[in-house]
Amino acid sequence: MSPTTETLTAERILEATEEVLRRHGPAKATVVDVARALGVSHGSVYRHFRTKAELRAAVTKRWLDRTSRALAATADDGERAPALRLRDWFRQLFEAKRDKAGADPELFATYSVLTDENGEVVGAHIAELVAQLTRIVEAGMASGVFAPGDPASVARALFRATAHFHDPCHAREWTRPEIRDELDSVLDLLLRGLAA
Amino acid sequence: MSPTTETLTAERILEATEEVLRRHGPAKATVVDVARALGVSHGSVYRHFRTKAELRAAVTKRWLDRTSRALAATADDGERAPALRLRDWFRQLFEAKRDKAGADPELFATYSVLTDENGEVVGAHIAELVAQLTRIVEAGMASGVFAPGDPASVARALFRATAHFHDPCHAREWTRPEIRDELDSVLDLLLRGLAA
DNA sequence: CAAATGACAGATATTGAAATCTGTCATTTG
DNA sequence: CAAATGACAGATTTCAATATCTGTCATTTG
Repeated sequence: MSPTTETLTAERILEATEEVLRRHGPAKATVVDVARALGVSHGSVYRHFRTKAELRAAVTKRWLDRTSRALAATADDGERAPALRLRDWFRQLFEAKRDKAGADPELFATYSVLTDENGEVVGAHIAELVAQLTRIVEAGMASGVFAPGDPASVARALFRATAHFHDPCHAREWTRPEIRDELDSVLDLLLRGLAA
Repeated sequence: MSPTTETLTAERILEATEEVLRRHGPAKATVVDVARALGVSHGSVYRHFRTKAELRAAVTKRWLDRTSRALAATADDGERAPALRLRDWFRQLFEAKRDKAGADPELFATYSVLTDENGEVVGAHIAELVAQLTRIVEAGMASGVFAPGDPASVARALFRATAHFHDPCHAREWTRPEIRDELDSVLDLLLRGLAA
């Protein structure tokens, strides 16, 4: 039952892959490295993931899912007013991204490369985030505090309008001290636009 | 007075540099190429631009200035209502970018590399665009159709909220057919938020 | 017999020597 | 004498040989 004799599972391979990516970076992380880290032959890794691309996509999905899960709690907190939930949800999303980018820039760069090469996985992640937003917008429209409309397309507009504060291609901007105020300005404008 | 005997000016060097960048791309365009295109020695180019980086920055500025100049006409058209001007200004900005990206993707990629390496020039360009927006917002607030506030910070919020539709890092999205509707959704929300 | 191995072919990455480029400046040109 | 040149040193890029990696599969292992 020691780690080295544990059976080889997809989960263990994903953990090892994350570690190898963290250590070597996205350009130098090889399947052979992952196998070496696990003490198995690289052929065994290919029993669980058909290609290196599939393995990297799975790691990317795992990483993105961690963020979605944390946000779902805020999105679905029926106790709080939709306007407050919306503001907090965007702040939480922004802070999560900014902190990751700031705390370990190399790791963030690694995941930026991974997201760039896995458009499908990122698309599903964005769809999930917009679905969470849609639930908040629906609640607001149902209770009459938001103007009526199509919740899904409003949710999408909200997500687009805040791209500057969550899309990794804007990460360089996130260290500017005024950025927090700018997010609040944008949210003020959007929430005014949303109000009934 | 034939082109080859004309005196060597900064302007002629910039034209030749654009042409070399168009032909060879940003990675392979050299100062020697530019000199060759002009039929002079590369030493002569260095009489007008201290470094290759300065030359590339000047080309970048020229390119960005062409966009600013086209938009200024819309921004300062006092005949039209601020809300209409604002909507048109953003549509014009979006269409200019999307058309450039679509018509000649290689050239667009070239200029994306140039803007990435010339943060200062891009910063000045963005400041100019936000200044144009500020003038529209001021007009709207002065006439009472926009809610009162600080025009400059509202203008900045508008620019941030539309990043998805003008920042080159989102260029891949601009070929999706729904993008035009998404821009309109965002502008609807923002204009509602702006209204008095 | 399911899981793991490792040799293999073709694709990709690394490396170091050679070629080219950047930026300077003493000299030439008109 | 202002403008242009071209040789030069050091930095960067190219290119081809070499090494490593990816993905497969016949064979081995527990």
